[in-house]
Amino acid sequence: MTNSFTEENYLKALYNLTNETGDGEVNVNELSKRLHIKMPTVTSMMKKLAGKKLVHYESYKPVKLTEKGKKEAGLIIRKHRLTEMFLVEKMNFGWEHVHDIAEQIEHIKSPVFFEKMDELLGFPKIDPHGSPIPDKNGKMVWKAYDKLSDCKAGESVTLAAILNTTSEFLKFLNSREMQLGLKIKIKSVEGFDNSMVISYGKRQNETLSHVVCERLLIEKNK
Amino acid sequence: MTNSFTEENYLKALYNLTNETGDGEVNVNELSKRLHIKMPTVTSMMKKLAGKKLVHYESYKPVKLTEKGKKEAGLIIRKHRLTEMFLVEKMNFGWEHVHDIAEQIEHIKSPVFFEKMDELLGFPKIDPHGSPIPDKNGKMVWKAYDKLSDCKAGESVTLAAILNTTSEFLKFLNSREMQLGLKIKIKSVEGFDNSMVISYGKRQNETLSHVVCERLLIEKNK
DNA sequence: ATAGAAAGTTAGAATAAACTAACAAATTTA
DNA sequence: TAAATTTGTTAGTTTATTCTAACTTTCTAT
Repeated sequence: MTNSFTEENYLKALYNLTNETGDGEVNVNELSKRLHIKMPTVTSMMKKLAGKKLVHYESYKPVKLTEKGKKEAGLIIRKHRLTEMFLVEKMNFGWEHVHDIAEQIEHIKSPVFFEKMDELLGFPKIDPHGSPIPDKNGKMVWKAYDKLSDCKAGESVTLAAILNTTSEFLKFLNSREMQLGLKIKIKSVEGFDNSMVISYGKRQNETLSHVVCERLLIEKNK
Repeated sequence: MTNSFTEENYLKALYNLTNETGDGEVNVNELSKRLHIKMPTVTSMMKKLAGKKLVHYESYKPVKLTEKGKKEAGLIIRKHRLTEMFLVEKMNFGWEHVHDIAEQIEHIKSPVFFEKMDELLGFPKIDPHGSPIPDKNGKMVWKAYDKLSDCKAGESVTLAAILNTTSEFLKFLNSREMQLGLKIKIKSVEGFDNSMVISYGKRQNETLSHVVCERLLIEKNK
C-alpha cells in the first residue's frame, strides 16, 4: 500500500510537470528527462502506477494522474514545502540550500512529524519560494498570479511568488535584494528584448531580462 | 562509496550489539535476530561489507567492525541521537515518540543538516535517553556509569543515562516521574529478588525490580 | 567421545528498479 | 504523402536485497 521512495519521486515529477504544462497530460519522454531515468524504465513504472490506480495509462498516449495520484503527489509536495519552510524559518538555512535536504526528508513516513512542523510554522500557506503548500488532503490552491513579464510600464506590483526555482536564480534575486513581498514599480519595458527597468527600495534603476521577468509572479497593487 | 540505507542499518546494529555484548564480536545469528533478517541474507551482507573493509569476516566466525566500520557506524548513531535530541528539544516531541522518526532521518545525506542541528542544540554530548552522542569522527566516549542495580542501600545517586531504551520502558519511567538528572536515595535492597526501594522528589517509597535497576545508569553523589 | 542441537553457509529463486538493444508507432518535414 | 525524426514499447540483463531449502560446521551435554 505504502509507496516506495522511487514511486513517490515519479508521482512528484508527474505532479510538477502537470502543473507546468497545463493540460494535465505528461509525456513519457518528459518524465524520463525530468527524472534522468531512461524511457523503458519509465514505461514500466507507469504500468505499475496504473495498477495502483495512481495514473491513467494507455500505450502510446500521454500519462495523467488519477484523483488518487494527485492527492498522494500533493501530500509529498506538501511535505517537501513544509520541510523547506522549516529549514529556512526554524533552522536558519538560506533559500538556496534547502531543496536537496527537503528532497530527502519529504519521504519520511511520520504524519506527526509533519504535523508538528506545520504547527511550529503557524500553518503556512506558501513556502519560502512563494509556491503554495498543498493542504492535508493534498489539494493545492493556486492563486492566479500574473507574471511580471505580462505587466506594462507604469504599473506598481508586489512580488508574490517565484517559478521554476533554481539555486542560481535564488542567488541572483538575493544579490539584488529582492524577496517576496517586495513592492516594485515598472519604469519601462524595452521593445526589442522585452527586458524591464524597475525600481524598488533603494534601487531606482534595475534592469531585468525577459527570462527573469517570466519567472517572477506578482500581484498588481490597486 | 556511499552506503545504502540497508548497509547503514547493518552497521548500526553491529555497533549496538558490539557495545552490548562487550567483547567486540557479534554472531551472525544475533545480527539476524536484531534486524529481523534471515541468516543467509546476513551472511551475504557480511561478505559485502567485508569487501568494503567495514567488517572483519571469516567463515563460521563472529563478525567484528573494522576501525573504518566503527567510524561509519558511529556517525550514523551520532545522526540518530542528534535527531532524537532535536525532536525532543526543538520540536516538543516526547521521548517515547522520537525513535521511529530518528530511525529514518539518520539516513539523510547532508552534513550541513546535522551540523546545524548540533549547533542549534548547543553541541550536546548526551541524547535525551542519556546515551552519549558520538563526535564528528564517530567516536563515542562512554563515561563509565554504574548501574543502579550495583548500588547498596543508603547510597544517594543521580540518574545519568538509560540502557536498552524501548518505548515501554520510557513510558514506565515517565509514569513514575523519573527523568535524567533525578536525585535518588536508595532505601533498601530486597535480597531474594534484588528489587530496590528508593525515594526521590515527592515519592518516598517506590519499588523497582532488578530488571529495571539494571537499565538505569547513575552517578554516585559525593 | 559422540549424538543432537544450534549456528552458519551455499545454492537457487523472487522482487524492485534500473539499463541497453531492437523494434513499432506517431509526428514532423520536405 | 513518403521519408526522417521523435517518441514509446518489448525483451532481455543487471544489481541490490531478500527469501527458502538443503547442507556443513561448531558447540554442548550426556
